[in-house]
Amino acid sequence: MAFLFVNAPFHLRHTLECGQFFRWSRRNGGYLVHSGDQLFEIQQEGDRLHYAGTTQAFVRRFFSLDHDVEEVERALGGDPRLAEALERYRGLRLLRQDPWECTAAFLISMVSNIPRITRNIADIARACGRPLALEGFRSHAFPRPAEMVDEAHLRRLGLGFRAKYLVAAARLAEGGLLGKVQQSPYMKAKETLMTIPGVAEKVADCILLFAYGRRNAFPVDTWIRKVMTKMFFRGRRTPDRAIRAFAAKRWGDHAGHAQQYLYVWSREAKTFSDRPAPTASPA
DNA sequence: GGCCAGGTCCAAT
DNA sequence: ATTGGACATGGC
Repeated sequence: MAFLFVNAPFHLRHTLECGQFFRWSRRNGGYLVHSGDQLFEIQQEGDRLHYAGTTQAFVRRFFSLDHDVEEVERALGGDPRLAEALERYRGLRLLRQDPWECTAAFLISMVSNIPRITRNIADIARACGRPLALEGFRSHAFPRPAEMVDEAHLRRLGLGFRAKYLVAAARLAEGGLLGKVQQSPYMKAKETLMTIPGVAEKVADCILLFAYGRRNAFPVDTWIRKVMTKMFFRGRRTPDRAIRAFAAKRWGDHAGHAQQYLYVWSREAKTFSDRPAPTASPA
């Protein structure tokens, strides 16, 4: 196994498990990670990152290891409303995922839940993706757009109404739409993504944040809506547009990072409060 | 067994 | 400009 040093706060578990990415599994105290056509193992020991199956360049880029998180912490650290989340999830990085896979993943995510999203993505890879192997472990790449154009097949895999969106997105990706996104400034990039059927504000912001490193993107989903209205709008129903505007004003270019801290933090709180420890069932 | 889910689209105010 | 229902399937 090769390794590299990380010289700023980095926390592999928080980064992989915070909900921005779906193709990971725990393995031998580390992780098995799929991204696009990459399949690799990775493990953190303090400031050392051990990895096998990919290159150092890929690891650095995928995990945003060269991103200046000190600046993020300076920018967000002064906000008392974020203090608890920042402390608990210190080292959480925003990934640079494969744009097509990320687009598909967040189309799949709509009105779903993480276990199902994870399963849907794995099923699509198994059914449509090119075979991969790592140290004898056999698996599949996430299919390229051209390999994902059979709507009926996707429906049989349990994608439901999302199947038609995936196929439409695949065709547009084939036409080079995602490359155009890369070149455009935030507003234009978002507009371009939103020409994909099934991609509106929320999914577009997820793609920009988790694949393109646009850290000002602020996806407003049901969790963020809940935590934001509670924190900043006295619990009053507030249009998503107003929530985004508020986040942009308060956190500027780092709003997306704030979003991910709040997302994982609010879900953890909910998980604990909603699920009392199992009690012994009556005999 | 229902209720509801990392939303989006469309139609009806 | 805002609001409500449909959309497919499955997690809990």
